[in-house]
Amino acid sequence: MTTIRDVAAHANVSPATVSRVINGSNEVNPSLAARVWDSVAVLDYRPSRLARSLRSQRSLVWGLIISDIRNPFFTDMARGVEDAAADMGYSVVLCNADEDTAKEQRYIELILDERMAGCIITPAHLVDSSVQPLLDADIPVVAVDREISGTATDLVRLDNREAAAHATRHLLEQGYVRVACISGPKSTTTGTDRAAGYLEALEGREALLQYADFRVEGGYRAAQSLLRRAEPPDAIVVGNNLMTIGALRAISDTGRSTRDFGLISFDELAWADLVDPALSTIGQPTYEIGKAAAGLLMKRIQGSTTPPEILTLESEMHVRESSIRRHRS
Amino acid sequence: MTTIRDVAAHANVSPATVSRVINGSNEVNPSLAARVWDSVAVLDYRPSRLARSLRSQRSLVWGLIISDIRNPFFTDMARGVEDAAADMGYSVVLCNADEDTAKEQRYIELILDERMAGCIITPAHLVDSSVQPLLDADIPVVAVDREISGTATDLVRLDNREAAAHATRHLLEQGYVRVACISGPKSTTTGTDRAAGYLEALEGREALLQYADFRVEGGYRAAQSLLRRAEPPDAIVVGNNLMTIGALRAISDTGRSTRDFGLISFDELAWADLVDPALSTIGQPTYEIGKAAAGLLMKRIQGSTTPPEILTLESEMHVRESSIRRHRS
DNA sequence: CTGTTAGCGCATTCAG
DNA sequence: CTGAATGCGCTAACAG
Repeated sequence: MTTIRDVAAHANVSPATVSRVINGSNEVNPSLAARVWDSVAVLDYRPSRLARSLRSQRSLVWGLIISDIRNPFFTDMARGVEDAAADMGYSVVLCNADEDTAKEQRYIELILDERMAGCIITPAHLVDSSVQPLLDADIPVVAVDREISGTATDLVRLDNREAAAHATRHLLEQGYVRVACISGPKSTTTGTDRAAGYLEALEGREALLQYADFRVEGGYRAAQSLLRRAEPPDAIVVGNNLMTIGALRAISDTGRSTRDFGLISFDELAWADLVDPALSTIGQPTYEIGKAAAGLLMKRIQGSTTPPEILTLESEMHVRESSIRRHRS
Repeated sequence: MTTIRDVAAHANVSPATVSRVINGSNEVNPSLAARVWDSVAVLDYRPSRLARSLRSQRSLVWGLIISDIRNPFFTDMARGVEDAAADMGYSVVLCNADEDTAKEQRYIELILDERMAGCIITPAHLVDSSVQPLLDADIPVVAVDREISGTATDLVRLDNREAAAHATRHLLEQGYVRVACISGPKSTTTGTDRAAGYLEALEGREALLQYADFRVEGGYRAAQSLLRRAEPPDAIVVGNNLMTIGALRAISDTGRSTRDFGLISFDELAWADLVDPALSTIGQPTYEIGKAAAGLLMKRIQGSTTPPEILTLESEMHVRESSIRRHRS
């Protein structure tokens, strides 16, 4: 690999001048600059970001820790983050925690050890997610989707309670009488907020609430346990896309059909309109969430010390067929 | 941030000794070592991977460039790569090229500039994917899923031709007479290989072949154009998961149903059994592909100079309902 | 405006 | 076995 000294020698200037030309950090005689650029091209010189970061004590990389790479919600969000980061000259290291606190911790250490510029994270769990080491090292953190207890970081979130309440009310208005809810883990704010919205909308009706794990398998088990009750529900609000797959499978396995069963799911599903009846969903502005998080992070990197900011974005209910009551006598 | 010198001062040894203790690179007096570890703990010291990489001229990071982060095939593969990398002490930077050669190129430069240890890539296009700069810089490259023309790198691939032929034959055996195929771009080997397998299995029958872009929209357009023909097909082999979504939508939009239309899709689909009829698929060992790629890369990093290796993994056909001919008179 | 000097944090000589 | 010295590639401070 050619180094800055090679370029300097080739252009007959000092390494410092090469550095100045490349970074535009200082006025340089145009003829010298031209010579430098020429040498850069001839030698195909690419500055080592390693050395640059070490010397300048500032990295151009962000860490983005997502809970589950198999969940489109997170990958779409990641695209929003990446695009925004690229616009500002940063690169993003995408880290998949797989809903596993230990993995998450390892990635936090990586971000620390690589002295990255900042971190955006969808915390696996409310309490265990210890981003404190990052904050201690002055690495700004933005939480997305789920809050972190105890640490005051910027946050981009959804109107989870309202959305869940809205969906529940919608089902009740449709005439479903026993509306159940499969929410996410109690250890996540998305889990508790969505459950709270559901309970609120019930207005005293009997609650059929299950906390599951945001994954296919958990959705299956939760739905199964609901459907096996003596008095099963006739509709469900499902707390995310993956659990909906599990719930649908359980519905089918217990000999039911969503034709005579109400269902509405959090998160948009690419195949929502391909099943019959088409699934009603609560769509989230995933890409925008990512963009917003990137914006907040950037402000912190630039030194902002204002109090933690909370951005709440709005979801949008897409009523298709699965939440419309029709085939009943 | 505490540095190695802080630790050295605290433990009353030289920085060199601290380094030796931490890296286990040399025998060190146990009592000294204990003191060092103690100081490391007390000061919460974490070595800078930046400085370490710069000094030792070897990084512990791989770049993984995938074509489309919204495609489960790639994210599942990424998990395989990550798990394998973690086992060997490496971290993975996941880069989403979005099927865009320019983005891909930017990531290749990032890998170069960060002097990463290696690169695993699913090339966006056969020709444009220029990984040559990486090879020139002695950064080993492993291609996955799609080959790169002109450059001799290790490769992990699927038996695409056989799989497509197998699926096509299956539909023909079921009694479908006009079997079509929507394959990927001509500029990818997966695209051409799958098309070739399809054509081979036709054994001279009329070919109804469309090359699309591996994305939902492309699948929709391709299917629509097939279905609008004077003599439309009665079955389709679809070249990947995303295009299948588009194809199903087109089938539905043209007033057809997969009930009387054969369909089999490449890639496993989480919701394959949730639609009616359940979709037949050609499952790929995605996770294993990632693991295998990681293994090949590791060998190169360790200095292997054997000729490029090509690993071909086998797919598995999952016959469900959509490829079974039944509802016909 | 430019070159020289110094040092980011660490690993690796080389002496002892 | 350990410490002192050196330098990875680069940028920032200081002279000139």
